[in-house]
Amino acid sequence: MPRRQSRFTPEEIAADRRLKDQSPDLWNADLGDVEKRLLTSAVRCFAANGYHATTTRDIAAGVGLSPAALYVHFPSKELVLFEIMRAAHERALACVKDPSIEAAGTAAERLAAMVSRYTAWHARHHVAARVSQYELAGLTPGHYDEIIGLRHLTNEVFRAAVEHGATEGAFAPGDVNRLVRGMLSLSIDLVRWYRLDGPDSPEQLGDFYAELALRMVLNKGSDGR
Amino acid sequence: MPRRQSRFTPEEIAADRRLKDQSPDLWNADLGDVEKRLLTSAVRCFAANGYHATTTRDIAAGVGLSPAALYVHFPSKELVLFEIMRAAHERALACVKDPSIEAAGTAAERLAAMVSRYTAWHARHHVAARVSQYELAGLTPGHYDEIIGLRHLTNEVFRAAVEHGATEGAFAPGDVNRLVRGMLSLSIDLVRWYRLDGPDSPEQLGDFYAELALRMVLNKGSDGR
DNA sequence: GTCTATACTGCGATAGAC
DNA sequence: GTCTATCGCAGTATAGAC
Repeated sequence: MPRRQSRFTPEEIAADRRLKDQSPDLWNADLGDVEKRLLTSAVRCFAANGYHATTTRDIAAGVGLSPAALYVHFPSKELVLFEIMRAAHERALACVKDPSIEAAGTAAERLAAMVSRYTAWHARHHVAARVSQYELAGLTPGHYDEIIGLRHLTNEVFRAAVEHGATEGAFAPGDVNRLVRGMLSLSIDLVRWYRLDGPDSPEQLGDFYAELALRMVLNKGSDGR
Repeated sequence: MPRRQSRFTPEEIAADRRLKDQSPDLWNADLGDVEKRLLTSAVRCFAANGYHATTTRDIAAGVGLSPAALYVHFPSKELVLFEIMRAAHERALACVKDPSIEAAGTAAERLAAMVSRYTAWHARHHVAARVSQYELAGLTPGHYDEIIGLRHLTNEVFRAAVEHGATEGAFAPGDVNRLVRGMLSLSIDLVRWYRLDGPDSPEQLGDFYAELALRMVLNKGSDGR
């Protein structure tokens, strides 16, 4: 009897390889190689089965280690989750705070660039993003607050962009909070259904949702009925 | 020492009362009173902490019973989850298959009615809807397939409404699948953030999202740039 | 139909050898 | 830094009295 067997089917191993390929730089650069591989394994497990249904044995087995080895690199399972959620929220926020967006032309172009990039990030990293959106309840109160803070920062960036276009007169008058909720729902809810092998690339979906966001704020919908 | 103490704070008890008030008819009529109260307790626990983090003790304690009593009414914790998800998906589907919508006038009016009602249902029942949207991974394969079937039926109803408006010429040409994804994301993602004590009633939010859905399909957004 | 008590299982985390 | 072995505990579900 072999000492250890893979718990994964060929399909799962292939999915793991795609996940690794798509997120080589998701993790903090000062982490070691084993840490990064543990985080990637944890992302896959948490996304597939949820945080509480995932065992430390699952995470460690995903990189060929014993369960005890995980505790050399992370003090607890919860901190593995927190590291994933912190990295994902920071990367997504960086997408919309990019200085190249600030330099863009009109208010509509800036908003479209933000929605497009924010959407494409969630699509490309939909596995990690699903964890970061759905597993808040697994965090300790302090870590929970920290993630909520990052979400508020993101919301404020979108809010400022919509408000700017409205006061400038580029967008039709409307309830800014509701509009921001709506466009964030487009960008975020895709983690529930998006697949990289579907009909749209992350960038194509980003461009489409940017167009929908503009239709929301330019407000030429049912006015002409 | 008292025989049993409430595990809940006054705020939680008040929240429970609100939950009961808002969902008296969520459950199948042929269920007994204890079954319904157990389901309502389970909804609250699953929504707050997730299916796997909730224990059968939590669910039973929510209605003042011992953990063993749950198994008189349900054969397993998983079947409690399945009953919740089946009821929620069937009720939400019934909202958009309502014959009164079929009778409505134009394609735009029918689509608006569907989005408005589907959104309002998710908002009013946002606690149960959060469970029904986020806890798929807790189901056994057979039950999972059954819920996925109900989701496909719902998607098809929206798809038919958008397609009908497009072939009729009432809506601008566009990718029907993408548009349906977008409007369903609006209606569903609200379970992540909606609160009944927020600024919008379920019906107000429904009307607003119906308006956004029309802006998406009437497509007068960036064409006039 | 509800209770108390508990069987059985499996998890998070640690001890200590190498 | 990794392993094997295991501790302590919590979870689902059941047994059997009332």
